[in-house]
Amino acid sequence: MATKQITPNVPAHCAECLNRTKSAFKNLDNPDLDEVSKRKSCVFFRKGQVMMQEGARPQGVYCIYSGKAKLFKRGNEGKEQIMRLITDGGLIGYRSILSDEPLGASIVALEDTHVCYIPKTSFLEVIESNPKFSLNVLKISCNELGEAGKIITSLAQKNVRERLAEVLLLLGATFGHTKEGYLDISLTREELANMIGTATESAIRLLSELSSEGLITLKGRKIALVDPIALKERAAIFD
Amino acid sequence: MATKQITPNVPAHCAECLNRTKSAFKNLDNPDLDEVSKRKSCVFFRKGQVMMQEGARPQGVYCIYSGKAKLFKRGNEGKEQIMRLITDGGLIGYRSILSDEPLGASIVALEDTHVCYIPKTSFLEVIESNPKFSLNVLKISCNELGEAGKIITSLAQKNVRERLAEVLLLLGATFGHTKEGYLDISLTREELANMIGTATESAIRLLSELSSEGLITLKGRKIALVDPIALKERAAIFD
DNA sequence: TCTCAAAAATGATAAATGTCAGTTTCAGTC
DNA sequence: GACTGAAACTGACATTTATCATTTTTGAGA
Repeated sequence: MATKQITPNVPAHCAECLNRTKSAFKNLDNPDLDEVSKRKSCVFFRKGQVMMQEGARPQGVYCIYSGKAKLFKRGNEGKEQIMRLITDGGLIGYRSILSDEPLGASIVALEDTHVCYIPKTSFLEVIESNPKFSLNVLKISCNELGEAGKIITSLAQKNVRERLAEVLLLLGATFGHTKEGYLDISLTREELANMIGTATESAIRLLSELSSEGLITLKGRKIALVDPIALKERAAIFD
Repeated sequence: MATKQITPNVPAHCAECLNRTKSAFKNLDNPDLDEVSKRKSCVFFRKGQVMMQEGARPQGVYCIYSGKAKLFKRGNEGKEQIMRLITDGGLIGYRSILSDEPLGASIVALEDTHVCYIPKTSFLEVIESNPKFSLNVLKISCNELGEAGKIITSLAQKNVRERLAEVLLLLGATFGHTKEGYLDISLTREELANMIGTATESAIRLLSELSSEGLITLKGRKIALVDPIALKERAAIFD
């Protein structure tokens, strides 16, 4: 597995977690909160490391304390289809455990990432005994299902250009911007392409276009959204 | 709303429901089962009627007793993207209620359909008080999420031909075949196209191809899968 | 700072799919 | 059975995107 490293930054008890309001555990009270805290361990993944592997059966879930990860399926020819990016507070592996299926996707750290690992048994105990918690997980699942519906419709009906613009805006909204104005997430062009379901070259070409039209600025791998309004039109997003 | 019609075929009490083993209510015991049965009503939708409308906020969920429905989002130009077909035992509207969002998709009856309608309040009461039930709904949600991941990957990475073959096999597996050997569901070519995210003409062309290659047989709107093995290869499905 | 493999970029061409227009067939209603 | 609008089908052509090959640039590690 990953480098197991206790870091003084990740709190031993969930009650002290700064990201708890973003996580499934936000409404978890004692004694369940104590129990989970006692059972959890902290794990550290280096950028690029596999946190969970498609097809495996996880023996627990991860809750991200800090860092970012991509959740992707591999298609027939081995290409990744990135379905989601997960960050602070995100719950990983629960779907597989609850639907009693092998993992439908892999999860790989996009940057150095600290997670809490909750054993399956503990997770299921809380789910089965605490309606508030299971309702929370249900809400998360329903939310993700709604997002998946949007992705499906975009993939089916929007062209690549529209999808790229849409994803750029989503990245801005989800991860925010650095001081210099760039998207606060580092993705290769290949990863961008794997999010919108196109060839890397196509993604690159369209980024160049958006750049020469003045909607974005490119610096190395970095991307700044210069004109989000125009981008939104390009993404064919109508509120 | 729909034509409200009491039919002697739909049991008044969930305990008598023939499809209960396929539904979220399969493990529901008394007194909750009694409570839900008391509160539910039976509704009848004619083929083509809207059961729920994208964007609306449902005041209850439907559980399908008999019939079939399509769940679809409309893209920007009004075209349907069919994401799922729902049949006996299927639960409709729960995602919207639980994630507290307007409906992300419309649900339209593909044929005459009988449903039980459970008011939101009753549904939420059982969810919040009965861990077994909420776990069941969670499983359903997780299962659907896994299916959505597969659809996303297919849309992104398979060509239209592969996707069509895949969907034909799925229809056979889900709905079975009539005595004459045709798929036991009636879909227009447009609906098939809207499932695989392509233009109607493209779907038609590829159906013709598969037919002239002997993999399927077409009779009017009806489709028989003649050579499922070859179809599976065409669908690029590898177990 | 240097090195180098990986990533980004670009151009040319091929392949897949969409759009448009017109004809034929079919399902549903009376 | 007759009628009719919708659906299915087909052909021609346009557009979008993928693939392949090559060059340039960059990020990361030493």
